[in-house]
Amino acid sequence: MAAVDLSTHPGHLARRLQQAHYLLWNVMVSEEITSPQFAVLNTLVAEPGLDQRTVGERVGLDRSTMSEVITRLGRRGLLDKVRDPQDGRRFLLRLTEDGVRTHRRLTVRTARMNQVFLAPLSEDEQNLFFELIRRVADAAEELRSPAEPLRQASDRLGGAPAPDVARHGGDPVTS
Amino acid sequence: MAAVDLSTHPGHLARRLQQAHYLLWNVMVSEEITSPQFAVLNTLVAEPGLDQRTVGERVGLDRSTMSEVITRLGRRGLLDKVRDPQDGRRFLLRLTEDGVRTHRRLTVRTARMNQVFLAPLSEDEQNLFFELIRRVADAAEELRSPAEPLRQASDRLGGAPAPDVARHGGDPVTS
DNA sequence: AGCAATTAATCAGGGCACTGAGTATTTCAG
DNA sequence: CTGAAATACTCAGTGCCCTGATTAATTGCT
Repeated sequence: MAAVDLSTHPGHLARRLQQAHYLLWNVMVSEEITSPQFAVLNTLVAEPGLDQRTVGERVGLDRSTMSEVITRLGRRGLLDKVRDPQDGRRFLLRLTEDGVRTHRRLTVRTARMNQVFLAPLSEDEQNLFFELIRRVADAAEELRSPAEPLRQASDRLGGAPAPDVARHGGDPVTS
Repeated sequence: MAAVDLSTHPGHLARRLQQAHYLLWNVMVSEEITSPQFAVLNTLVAEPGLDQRTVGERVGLDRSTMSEVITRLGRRGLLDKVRDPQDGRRFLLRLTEDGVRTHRRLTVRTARMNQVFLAPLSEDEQNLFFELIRRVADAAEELRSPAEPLRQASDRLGGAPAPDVARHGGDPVTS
């Protein structure tokens, strides 16, 4: 009893949406290059010579994942990674010829895929779809790295949750 | 040049939305139990004794992931897994006392989290948000497992993509 | 009854995503 | 100028997510 309707849970919907996208991407765009990898290529087409951290910031990939993705793209010969002579901590990234070519080809396919993916929505609904998701994602992002880092996120959100695997014995239900 | 605006790419938005959700979940709901794990608990509260495959179908987890998730939940003592006496291929799943308690506790926290997560949208917008995502996800799901499995997905979608890591030399850009 | 096809679950392998720890380099304070 | 703090990146560990292959059990066909 007391089960919940997951179709009103944004997290569950977000996961399902991403799964659906993943599948369609594999069929219609590429089985080799993933969507996050394409995002990295796309950023470096616009701004060659960025360092890893900045690219990660642009596309929403954390430092660790970024590191892996860069390794994979480098292994495929799609980008070069050279140490910044000005700052030996950074690696500067730049697409190879193949990287640029691959980006161009995938851009076309991605556009086709997006059309199929969004086909169930009218043009107006598509714009609404973008806007609503963007607003929710941006707001949550805000919670994490506030413009004025005065209080911690946990302050605003009511503190970290207590451990939730019930210890046998005590631990009366909270609500 | 020719870089694309990712903020109109549903896949990119879906990924960012899920990341945002992941973060908030960790802060506001649980660091131990993940959102997919909660989905499994929730399904088993409603329908105890289901087998793995069916639960996976209900919550949108494939067989492999399901297997892992069940192992983790079992390790935590939140569910029991017994062979179906009627059909020795199946494992029947059932929450333990702790499993039920944990589900109840997380239900409350999840509701709070969803409120915070969706706070940037008005009530009407929230419903629209659900509906639009659901329609897109359902439609994509349809493409994968059509009601009448007469044609393959690749027929309807224009065929699998050619390999896309450019071989040096040939391979003129498609468009 | 007996064997092929189907089905449930697992395993191997690749990729995304996060945290926390560790290394190298740069910056900054005294 | 020197040592502490900050920064860029990597690594280890956990979990989700998918595909293709494998194993065990059942079903169905002849």
